[in-house]
Amino acid sequence: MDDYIAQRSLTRLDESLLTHIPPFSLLSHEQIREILDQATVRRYGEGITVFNEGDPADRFFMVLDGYIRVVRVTPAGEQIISLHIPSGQLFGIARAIGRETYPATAITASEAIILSWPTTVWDHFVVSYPGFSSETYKILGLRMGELNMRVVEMATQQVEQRVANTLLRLVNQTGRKVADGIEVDFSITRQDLSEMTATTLHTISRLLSAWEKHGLVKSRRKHIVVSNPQGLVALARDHG
Amino acid sequence: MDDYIAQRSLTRLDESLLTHIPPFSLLSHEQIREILDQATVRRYGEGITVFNEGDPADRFFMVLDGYIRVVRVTPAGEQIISLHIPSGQLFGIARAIGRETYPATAITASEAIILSWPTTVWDHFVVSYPGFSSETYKILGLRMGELNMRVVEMATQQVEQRVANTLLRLVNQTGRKVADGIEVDFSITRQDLSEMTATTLHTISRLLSAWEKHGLVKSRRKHIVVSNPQGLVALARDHG
DNA sequence: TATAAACTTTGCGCTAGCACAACCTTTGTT
DNA sequence: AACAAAGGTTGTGCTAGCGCAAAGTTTATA
Repeated sequence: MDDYIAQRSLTRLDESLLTHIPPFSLLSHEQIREILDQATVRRYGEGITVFNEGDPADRFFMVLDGYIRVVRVTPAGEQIISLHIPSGQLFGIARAIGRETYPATAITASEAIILSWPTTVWDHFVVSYPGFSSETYKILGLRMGELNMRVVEMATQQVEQRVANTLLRLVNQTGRKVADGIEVDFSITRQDLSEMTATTLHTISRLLSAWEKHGLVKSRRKHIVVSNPQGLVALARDHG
Repeated sequence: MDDYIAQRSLTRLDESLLTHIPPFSLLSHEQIREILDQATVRRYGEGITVFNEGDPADRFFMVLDGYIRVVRVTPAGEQIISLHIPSGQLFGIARAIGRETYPATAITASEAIILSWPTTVWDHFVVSYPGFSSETYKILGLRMGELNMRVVEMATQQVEQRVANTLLRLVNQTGRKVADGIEVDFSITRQDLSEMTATTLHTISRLLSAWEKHGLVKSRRKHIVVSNPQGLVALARDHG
């Protein structure tokens, strides 16, 4: 975050940006005004690191537009993708779980607009804004649920089922309707998918080719469209 | 929890039970008194289900003595062990993450003494007892860290390394010093270990046999003693 | 418009570790 | 003391999916 550049908009941020986002939805216009006035906005290109695992957690963030990819790197240098965060969600909330440093690295998965606040205002937010803390912890709960599901899947399912499930989750959570199905809403490579499912890009490539042959998906470079979700669900269920 | 039997002790619970346990350590004697007076105590035998995944989360719990094993069961009936909770920790705190039901099943891994409170007092605890909420979320953060570590391990390590790491973590967190090393402090079968590491009891048996031959561990039925932690650490590091 | 860089496909051989199977040992029960 | 039940060991064959390799395609850069 050495190159962090605060870029408050020349025009003030519009309050309607936050009014429908859960952690803020119970608040008055005045409160949202306060919150926005303390925020820093920044636009990021794709593939930019927002913060690194282990950095002191001196800010917390919210995705206004775009997607964040949360990754961890092993001592051996292997990367694994932990999570994708869609717009409207907070991230980098190490403070909420009593951490002084970020537990993982956050990278933009697409162009993105990110709000951030200094961690020092966290406690103020928690006590002053009703619903902020409970909504935040709900999100934390959802992420724990995802992690748990991931562990169970990796422990019990074959590669093909894991990849099918991951892809389905991806289009459910971040899918965009297109002519011939639902498309993952950000650039995604074979390598990325392999880092989400604990396999190799080669295996992913083979799977996608096979699925395409059976009319389940359509993929081009960095794009994946699920054209037959039903079929994928069947694959994910029926043992192989 | 059909067979749940409230058993408040005849003599009141001693305040010193809680004074040194983090979520309560900042509180006055009066406050701890209040908390204990609202608690229900129960002694469980080994292998007893405290609550099931999906049950309405109408109570939250604390391990006073013994260990809790948190498990999840797949639709196909395979069981995987998510976590072990040692004495002094809260569990079943679905409420903290905005859930109405328990996300996993809790079973005693040893004889255990468990305190519990109705979920309805949760909010009262959070607002009335300083440090309660932050300490609780710290624990949540630690558990998330464990889950993450688990995902990374399963994604990147060989079975032997995973099992070595898991065993090391087990003796670090719940180890008891014995004559010839450090022993896992509760009954643990090959099957259990396999459900923690996503492998089979057969593979675990072979690994333990091999390790015993090399003087790293000593195991009898339901007992595992790590006699050479250094050696295990080396195994866990050096790729195989 | 050539060249490089990033991403993808496909083939082939190998092996970690699983499935299956049989048997052994310890502990609990009648 | 006999039997059952739970837990543990060990052998054998098989295969999912990885490692390695080579080549194709698309996009970015000079």
